[in-house]
Amino acid sequence: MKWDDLAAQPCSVARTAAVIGDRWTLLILRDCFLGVKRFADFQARLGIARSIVTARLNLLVEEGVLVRQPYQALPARYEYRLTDKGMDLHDIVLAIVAWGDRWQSGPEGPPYWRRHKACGCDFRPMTVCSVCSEVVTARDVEIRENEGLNRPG
Amino acid sequence: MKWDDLAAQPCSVARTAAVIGDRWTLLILRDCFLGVKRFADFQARLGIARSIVTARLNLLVEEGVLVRQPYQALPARYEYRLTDKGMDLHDIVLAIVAWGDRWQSGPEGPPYWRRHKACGCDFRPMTVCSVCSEVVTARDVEIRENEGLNRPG
DNA sequence: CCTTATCAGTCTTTTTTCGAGACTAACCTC
DNA sequence: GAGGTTAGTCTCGAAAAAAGACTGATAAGG
Repeated sequence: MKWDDLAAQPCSVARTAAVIGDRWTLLILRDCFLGVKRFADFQARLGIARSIVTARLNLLVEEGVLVRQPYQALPARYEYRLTDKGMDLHDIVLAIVAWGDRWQSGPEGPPYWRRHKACGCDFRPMTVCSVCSEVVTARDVEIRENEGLNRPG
Repeated sequence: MKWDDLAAQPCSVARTAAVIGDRWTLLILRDCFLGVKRFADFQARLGIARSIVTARLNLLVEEGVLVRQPYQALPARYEYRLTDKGMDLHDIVLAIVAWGDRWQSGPEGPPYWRRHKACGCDFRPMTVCSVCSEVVTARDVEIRENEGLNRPG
């Protein structure tokens, strides 16, 4: 299977992986949520080749996660902003951060604290059911195929 | 920057990306949560070279996300099971699925339905604040550095 | 027995993609 | 017009992926 086939799979994980399933893309998104918008800033923060930054930003723009907007006309300069589709990736990034904080951070604690503006407290993100608002874990979920789809295998 | 440097960064996203920031790894995890445990099943479902499956499973075992357990002695056969650390990745997978369902699925709807056993309803996962239980979006979060860490840049 | 199948891999070879560093180009400041 | 800023592209060697043959232990079928 190739990259491009991934997006065609009838699987939301595969389709999402086709967009963000890449080390650098994930870190670019992290930086987007930290407020980074300009090419040079992404490149400097990641410390990777410009060509990679270009490729990843272009992919994210193609996928509608970022928009490339001019912020000055002469010389033409662009910045990359999250679209609504991109903003919606926040849950994924937050879940990744939470797992990393819990399992991958050393004795010095997590590298960032996150405060919920509404209640003013430092918080951990929790995943709950949209119907009953109870916390959901792997064991609480029953998965059923959507019969309308013809699935390979 | 290289793969190995990622894990050393004082950033939970980078550290998590070092574990799951890979197309195949993400799909392997999806299958784990669908109950897949054996090498041959992973390989068949993904349709990728065995050597890649081997490499990814080994990485996940090294990272403590999966354990390799014998399920029969003769001939020696092993299965891969999620550890607690692995089970905790469920929030990430669920967030990825939710985003894919919302933004990347066609008119035929999402490929799987998920039912919350406790309340018996099909649900969407929502991310809420652990303190006040309100829904958290990107705009609701204020990020602060952990001063105790000496950060590059 | 001899063949075929299962299961969990390893090894080899070819193809593709990555990624670092140099280079381009437009404009601005001094 | 020297030097800086910003946003890239180009080239090429290194790394990784894909395909598929091969291993090795065992069990099942005829």
